[in-house]
Amino acid sequence: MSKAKILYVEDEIFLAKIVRESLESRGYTIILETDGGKAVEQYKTARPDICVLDIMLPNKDGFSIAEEIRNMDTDTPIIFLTAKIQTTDLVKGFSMGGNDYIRKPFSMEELIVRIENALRQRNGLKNQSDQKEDTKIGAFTFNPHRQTLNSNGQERKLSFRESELLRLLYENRDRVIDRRDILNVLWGSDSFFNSRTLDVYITKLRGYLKTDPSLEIITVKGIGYRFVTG
Amino acid sequence: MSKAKILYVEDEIFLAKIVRESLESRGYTIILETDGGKAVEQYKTARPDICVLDIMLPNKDGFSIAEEIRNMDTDTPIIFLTAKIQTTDLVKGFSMGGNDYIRKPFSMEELIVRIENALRQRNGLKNQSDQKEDTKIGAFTFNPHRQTLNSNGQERKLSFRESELLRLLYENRDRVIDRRDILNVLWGSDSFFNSRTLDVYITKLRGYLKTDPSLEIITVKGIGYRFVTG
DNA sequence: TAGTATGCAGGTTAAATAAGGTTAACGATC
DNA sequence: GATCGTTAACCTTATTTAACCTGCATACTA
Repeated sequence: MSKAKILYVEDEIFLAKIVRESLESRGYTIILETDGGKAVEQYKTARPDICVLDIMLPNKDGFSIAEEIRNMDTDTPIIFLTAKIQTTDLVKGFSMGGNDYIRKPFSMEELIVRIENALRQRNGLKNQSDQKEDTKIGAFTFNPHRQTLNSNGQERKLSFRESELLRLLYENRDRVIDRRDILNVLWGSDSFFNSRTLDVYITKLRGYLKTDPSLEIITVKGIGYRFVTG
Repeated sequence: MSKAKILYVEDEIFLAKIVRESLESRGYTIILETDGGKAVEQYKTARPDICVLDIMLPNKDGFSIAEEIRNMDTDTPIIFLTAKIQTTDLVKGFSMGGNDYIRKPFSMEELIVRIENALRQRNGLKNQSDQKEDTKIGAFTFNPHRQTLNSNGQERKLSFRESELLRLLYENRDRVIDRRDILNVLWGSDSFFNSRTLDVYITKLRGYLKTDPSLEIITVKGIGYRFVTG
């Protein structure tokens, strides 16, 4: 997938600049807008592939912007940035319908993972034959949907966590993924409690993958991991 | 079924906006009203297909609104949103005759399932004969209305719970459904009592479906299930 | 400056716990 | 007296926690 154009509406200028630079360094094109009132106009002229909207904005809040965008276009994904209000149980069901929510504060990797997810989903909708397809990883065939890992006839059932971790590593292969981002995405927080748990799962995956020496989960000490494939 | 028009009466603005946005992103049309006193008027002009009423509202509570709506129209479904504390007896009294209720905090998934259920029931009343359609699930033909599951000539009668669970799984296939949502929708609460009961039904369905290996009810531990179809 | 301590980050393994699966038995209901 | 739904007892497995180990980086010391 070629890198996407993102409309990013955010009024905290300092944060906005960091996020923008970080996204740009990864090849995305960013249209940054700080004024909620001008966001829709920006949308019309720029026609982005995806929108990232802060909810609390001057002049017009993120929801209202989303509404107007939805009137023009029903399937551009929208990611909302919310302050850590008591969204409690609600948030769970949200990542459907082209929309997603991220709670502030968030990490860049987390945002990027969500963006990639949203784009993949939308593209999946476009050509029906999506998601369910097998992914070749070295000598293995990985089906994240069925949570299976095949290698010359042998099928191994993966647990949910194993499968999600492998998927995350694979989707960000050949690039360093921050430990904290993995923890945030898979476990919802990065306290050092579950930090040990992640190590355990890395060990498990290494065990599963070791029959193909071209695959390696490399430790980047103090930062995270890099999944090297072939 | 084409997507429905929903009257949603809720005074917590932040919650209201999230719910509204999320429902809209799924294709429903939402009329949002924050003032209980104006809800009935909104009902008259908008003629929604279904109403979702918070019970605690300024100026006029949800029950009173429901009563007035019932005087005009006996079969528009009404879903009440209640705080956990509010006596269930009172709520239960109202939950007959096309009404339903959800305890706050709820998840979007649960709300959506309830809405779909309510609409389906009402449509079932309108023309008895529609529902009859069979659903193809892998090698099986499932008729949720007659509660039957056919596979090459063999017919198996399903019990009510079996049938409803299979329907719920199927309608949310290829997506993780939260255990609690299933329990709330099928059993009305998610205390760990009936939690075991759900397991039993999952086992039963797995047994019925196992002749087609392309069908699988995958456990997502700590969260719920995903029904994978071919 | 070589050699040595110290401390952190992570790896590994095993044990503990929690979640769910299975089966059978019990009542209720029709 | 079947059928259905629930409960209970017992089993299995995923996930977390804990204990202990390794290796590297930094700092310290002779």
